[in-house]
Amino acid sequence: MTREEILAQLNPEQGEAASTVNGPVLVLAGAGTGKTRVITFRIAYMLASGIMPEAILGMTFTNKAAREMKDRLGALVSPALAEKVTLGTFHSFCIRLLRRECGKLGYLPGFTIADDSDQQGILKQAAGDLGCNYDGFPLAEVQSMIGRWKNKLLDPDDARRAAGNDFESTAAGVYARYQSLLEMQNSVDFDDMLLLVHRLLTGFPEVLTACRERYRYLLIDEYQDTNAAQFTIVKLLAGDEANLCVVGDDDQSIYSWRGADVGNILDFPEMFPGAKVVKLEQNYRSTNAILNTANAAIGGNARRHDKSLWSKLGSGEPPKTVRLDNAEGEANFICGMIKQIMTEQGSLSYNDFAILYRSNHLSRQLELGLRQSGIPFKLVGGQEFFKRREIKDAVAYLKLAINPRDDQSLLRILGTPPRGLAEKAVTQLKRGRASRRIPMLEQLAASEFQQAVSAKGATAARELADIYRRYQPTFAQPGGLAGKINGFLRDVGYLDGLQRVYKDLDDAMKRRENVDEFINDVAQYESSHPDCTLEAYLENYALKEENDKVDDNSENGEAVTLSTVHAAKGLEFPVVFLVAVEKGLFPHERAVEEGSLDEELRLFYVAVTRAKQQLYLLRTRERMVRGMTKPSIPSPFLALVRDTTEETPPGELLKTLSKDAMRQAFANIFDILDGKK
DNA sequence: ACGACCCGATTTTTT
DNA sequence: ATCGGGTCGT
Repeated sequence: MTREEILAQLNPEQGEAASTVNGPVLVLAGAGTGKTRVITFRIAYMLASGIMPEAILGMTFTNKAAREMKDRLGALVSPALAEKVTLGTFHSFCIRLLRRECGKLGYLPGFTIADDSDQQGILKQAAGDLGCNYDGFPLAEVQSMIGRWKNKLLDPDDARRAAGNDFESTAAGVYARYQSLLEMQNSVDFDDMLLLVHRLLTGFPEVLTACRERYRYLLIDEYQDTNAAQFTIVKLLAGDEANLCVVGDDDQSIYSWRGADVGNILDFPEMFPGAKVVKLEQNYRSTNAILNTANAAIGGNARRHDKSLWSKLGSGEPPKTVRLDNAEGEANFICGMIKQIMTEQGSLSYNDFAILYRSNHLSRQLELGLRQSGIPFKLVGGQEFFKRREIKDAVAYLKLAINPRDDQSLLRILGTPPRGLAEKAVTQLKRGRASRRIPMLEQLAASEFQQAVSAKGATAARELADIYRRYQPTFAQPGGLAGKINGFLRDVGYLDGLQRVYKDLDDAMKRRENVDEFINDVAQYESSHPDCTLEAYLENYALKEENDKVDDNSENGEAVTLSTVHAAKGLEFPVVFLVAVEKGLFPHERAVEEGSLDEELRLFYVAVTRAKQQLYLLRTRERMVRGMTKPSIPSPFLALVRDTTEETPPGELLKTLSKDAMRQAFANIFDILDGKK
């Protein structure tokens, strides 16, 4: 494709964004304005201009986005050419660099990635070591503080200096201890990946130079979600030449609570002087009725790049605001509407509907209703397969095989299944680790440990250590991974142990099936990555986003989507129901307390802009919250969109009572007659 | 080592 | 309401 052919397929603004290859460019891409299209066409344009694919680095936040971009670019140019462009998540880019250069920072090859539960474990110990793990010590809060510090590139000393009160000083102390425990285990957490790459780029000029020479053209997706560390890394990589294109939408910044800084996108023109700013305002997704509502909502925010979405898709139906009696009524209304709309418009399928909510617990009642109505649904980010205990245990076994210093994994597997190694053993291991820094796995066979535990425990510990020793060369070799893992988990007693751990036979069977499923996942990964090592698989595993980890044995047919608003970002549906648009729930009361109302409003904006044709904003008369039924108050957001929406009684929308609604109604009547209500 | 019981928290979660 | 963690008794 020539450059002219590429530009012919874009609107003028998109074309400008795609063809301004040199210098800094900020693309403000409103919801549904063809952001991914611009990025892929821009890369195609660069390639058509003779730029080497190896010189292009594109960074996204999710694997899904990276995959989609690669696929679409592949279709546009050729898969082989697309393959040569570096397209990945921030974290995958960082980890690749770290694998190569970790020695410079004092890490051993084979370092493992500490996940959330590893973090919690280490944190607990860190707090305990400092004697501040008293009852009610807010570990979770410290955990997020450490995350925020790391995202701002502050090391423990910086944090201590920055601490403004006693609690922050204490937390900084815990941070220091946490960090040294983590490093001792040759382990990095998610935030470390960015922090360490930053350290690499600033502390080792040759690394920075090599990166800059290779990646002459940078592209950052979802720029509104970058944090300080990511911004700094981008700035370093961009250098003075700054062939940097960032794409994002400040109105869709909904992750500031995770350290994302909207300021990065708001202040881009100041940070990169001479930046060209391109606004994409033509929306290809929604009707104008929906966009009017979206514009009205987001107009309530002050600090933002001004933009206003419009589309050529006609005026459409105004979004409806509907009040139901309670959560059950809400669910039934939705089910009835889905069936009715599908009957009226034969072209729609279950896939075309989404039910969105602010917080996860609101999905329960909806699931119930959908199940009763026989409507298939998929729950985005629900109970994830890979979060299940038996899977995490299996992974811990494997992590320890790659990184023998991973105490956290060892502690996790030590008593699973029970092998006579419990509290006493743990105390001994911690002592040995603290006093003589001997990795726990190494201690198992040492005489000191052997003498400290029961005879049974001592034998088990020796065997455990022995199996790990035996398997070390096996796992160092690539290939045949699924088989090796199966054999290893068997030899180490994990597979047979499941029956002892999970007493209930059905439960044990289920867990066993899940582990088998996990091994299938390995096999599947292997089929696309021949000769991959355990290390490579585990890395891929750790960097998977939760949505990739969804249990795939759900019906593969069509289904209504149930999702939080956060998880629905980037998706679109002809028909969207947003439930519980009520005070205290949306905006969430906690957000109100914290004064982050503007982010809640952006979240509301994200919800509204998911809809292509029909949008229903639902609320109830009363709702059960934490076991108590309380009258509901409409969300203040509804006032913002009053002029662009229509308040409609449910009976006016739901023409015929569905069979289920009928059954429900009769059941209610009988309940009343029976005196149950 | 394990189960019973109590207490407390309980937004969102791209990696 | 519900889940997870912690404690305590067996």
